[in-house]
Amino acid sequence: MPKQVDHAARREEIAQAALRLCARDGLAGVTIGQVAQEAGVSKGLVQHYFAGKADLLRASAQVLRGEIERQVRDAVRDARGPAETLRCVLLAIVELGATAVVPLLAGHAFVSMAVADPEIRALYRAGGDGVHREIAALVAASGPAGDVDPGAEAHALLGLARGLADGVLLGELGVDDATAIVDHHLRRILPGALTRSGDPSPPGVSG
Amino acid sequence: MPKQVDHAARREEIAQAALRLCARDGLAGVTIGQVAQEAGVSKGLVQHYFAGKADLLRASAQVLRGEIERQVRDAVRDARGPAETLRCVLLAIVELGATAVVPLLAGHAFVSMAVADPEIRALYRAGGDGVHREIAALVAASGPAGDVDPGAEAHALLGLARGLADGVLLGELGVDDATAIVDHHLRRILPGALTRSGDPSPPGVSG
DNA sequence: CCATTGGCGGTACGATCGTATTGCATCAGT
DNA sequence: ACTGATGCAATACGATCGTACCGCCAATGG
Repeated sequence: MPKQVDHAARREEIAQAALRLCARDGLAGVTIGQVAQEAGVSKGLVQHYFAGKADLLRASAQVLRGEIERQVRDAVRDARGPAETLRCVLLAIVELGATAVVPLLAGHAFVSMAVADPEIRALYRAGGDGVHREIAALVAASGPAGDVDPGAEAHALLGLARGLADGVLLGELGVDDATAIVDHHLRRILPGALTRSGDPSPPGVSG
Repeated sequence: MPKQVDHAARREEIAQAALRLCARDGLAGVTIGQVAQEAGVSKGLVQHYFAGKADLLRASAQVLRGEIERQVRDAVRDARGPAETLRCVLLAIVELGATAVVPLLAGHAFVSMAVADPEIRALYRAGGDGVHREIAALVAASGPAGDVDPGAEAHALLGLARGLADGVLLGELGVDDATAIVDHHLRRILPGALTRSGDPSPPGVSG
């Protein structure tokens, strides 16, 4: 057997280069050649690891999803209790607009790609549904107010977080503004929890 | 002088073809040739009306903005009072996810284009700021609750509407779910207004 | 020591894109 | 009726893209 390399790692490495390119130049700027250059490899190597451009884009979408999930899981690592976890998840999504512009921007580009590619569309749907379920569970476990339906509230919170992330991305408001909005909303739907101005050190808010 | 045609109308016609293409096949599927075919004209004519592809895309972005504005203004036409107007505006944005998939999808594609093109980015910023100001004014005029800051609440509402529109677009929830969420939120921040289940005939909700 | 197998770079080619250029029909003004 | 500007179509061309293909290098097993 010849040299052994981590196939999956190489794929992810190249896919992340594609994501970077996608965020910098838009989806139109993502070409095999550019991806190869961005990744510091040859054009032939990209072919070696991906069956074609569609394969590369699909893999990039999956890496993107993983990247966002990682970001969120990092944020909730030191959260205690469902209410605090919920807050961290939402803030992590919002902060994508400031700290993780690449995944968010690439995500926008992939939305338009999901139109043409059913496979990517399915990935979006699956991811969105999963997040919705998790958030709904967190809402239900956080002792919501009487008039709060966890499922509907999860949609509201997820929508709010997504929309705020876009607002932050486009520079319409700052992360601290968005944080205040999320906290304000959470205080309204979760009486008793999060009555203080937030946990001691919200990760990354100051940046 | 030779034959007189409405220059602006022709441009908008072609730009809308580009928008349709953008929504159907994504930004990558928008080529001069495809746009010409979609618009039912020759490739040369597209060149005749646009200095280049960038010009076409920019014009499409402006047409897109106008299209959404028209949609919203149609929705608030028969609204009486600031609270009802506010509700109609938000619902119009949400319903973009169902009834006006083309502008919404194209909008997503253009977000990624705004990265590379400062002019389109400026267009986004200007549009977003304007909407924010209008919504903030509506909130302030609707008799909000004591703990509601119009500016922050406008960001929240706009973010919520945008996020919900995306959710509707991706099929995560229905328009009626989103409508209920918006109404629920409005009832919370606007005590006294909109205490009923909504105005008599919400335009387009049943579709 | 050598054959084999996979990692990897480089080149070639067909297709397609954006743009420049050319040609023709049409209508206003003299 | 002649002229010239304009609407519009068609063609031509250079650049670039995605992909196929070929060749080299390194490392492993016999």
